[in-house]
Amino acid sequence: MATTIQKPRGTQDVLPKQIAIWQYIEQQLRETCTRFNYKEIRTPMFEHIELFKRGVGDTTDIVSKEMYDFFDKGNRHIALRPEGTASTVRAYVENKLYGETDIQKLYYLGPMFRYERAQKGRLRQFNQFGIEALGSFDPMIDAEVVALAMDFYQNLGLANIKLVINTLGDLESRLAHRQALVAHFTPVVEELCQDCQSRLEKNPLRILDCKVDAKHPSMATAPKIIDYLNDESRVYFETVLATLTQMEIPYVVDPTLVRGLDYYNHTAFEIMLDDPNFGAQTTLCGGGRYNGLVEQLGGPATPGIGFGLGIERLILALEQQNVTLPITDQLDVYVMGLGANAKTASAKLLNQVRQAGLSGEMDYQGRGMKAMFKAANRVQAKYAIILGEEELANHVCQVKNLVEATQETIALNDVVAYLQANQ
RNA sequence: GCGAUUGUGGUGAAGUGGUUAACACAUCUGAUUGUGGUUCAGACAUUCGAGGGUUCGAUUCCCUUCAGUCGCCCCA
Repeated sequence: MATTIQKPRGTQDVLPKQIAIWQYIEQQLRETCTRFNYKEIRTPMFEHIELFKRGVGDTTDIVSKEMYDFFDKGNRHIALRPEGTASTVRAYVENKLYGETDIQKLYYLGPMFRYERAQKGRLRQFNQFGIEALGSFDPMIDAEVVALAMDFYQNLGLANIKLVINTLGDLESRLAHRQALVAHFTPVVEELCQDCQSRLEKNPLRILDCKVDAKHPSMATAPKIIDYLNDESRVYFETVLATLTQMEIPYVVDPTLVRGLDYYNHTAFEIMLDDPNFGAQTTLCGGGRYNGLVEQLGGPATPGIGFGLGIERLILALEQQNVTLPITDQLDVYVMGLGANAKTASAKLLNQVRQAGLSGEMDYQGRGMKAMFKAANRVQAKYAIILGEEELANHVCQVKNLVEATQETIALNDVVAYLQANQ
């Protein structure tokens, strides 16, 4: 036997057994978007690497060390997309979607790529669903974006989820906060971890998010963004929270919540699985506002907000919480032909059944009748049709209800009508 | 990228430096000739992730590599 080839590290095959779950989830996502009036957009899975450097940010982990990039035959520097927002905004700008209407509500669904060490809930190719609302700077739409995610999870029946929210403020607020952070941490910088020492210059906000230094005394007393918000930013955030409250969506404000991508400002949120037995990757969904990103990518000044959520992590969470999805994997009929002539006739009959819109299967392994019944059970067929030489001669067949274990003789010409009447 | 750990048939798993690699489930066949999910009998790994080394001999020892899992980092 030739040596087998394995899938690349951090990738996954979704097998037929699992596919019903995926299709169900995807269908729920699309249905949710329809209700919230978000339209799908499909962008390439690879882009010029520059897009992510400019859009997501050079200093972020995603861009600086997790990019799946290569040079193509035309020597273009290409990267597989690590997230969906940059591509969506690029398409928005490139296709001048801002000219169609003043607000665009978009969603995407597809694989993303990040070159990381794989572990449970973290893959090199994973699937993300995300939405982007472009063109509105209204706290109601921040609430709507959060509400869509929560609505989706709740409809699936996923319990034990926690919405964590924070504001990063606008540019002015962030600058004031940043200065305060630098002033606060500079005296103790030597005591912080290596990463935080470099964060102090590049992005001091991220120090707050550091797990290594979480217990350092300077953390508790660190300046909080809330104290540095200007009036506009504060009122905006308060309105977002008030709207969520009106919508009866519970949330927890976490002043230390900092998202990893450079483009965020104002509202930032995560939805996490609130279960201590779940493993290290508890973030199911993350998002926030990114006013300024559209400009940064060459478009007109346009506010935006969105989120991304991971399908693989969602499935893990559903399994962990023992959520059963309403998925049925049944077949309408299993046709059994006995003898050469009847076998041929059964193929014809099966084809008629299928053309009539019913699902069906037959045996292609030369099995005996007993084995065919077992096969029929395995595919969860509702009916078995037995067609032997004798029935064939009389233009009839036996239709057996496998659930009730009842059986009737039906004329071949009436089989389809009989099955349709007994769905 | 770093650290730890694991890798035996379709699946879950025992096991040992040496003539036949347990067991269970699944699958297939049969238990008189055309009827299922129970029971019983039988079949099913020239092979122990891959490559190399030590040895008279390795699935068991060593090295390399690939992959999984967990932790760090980060995030979906």
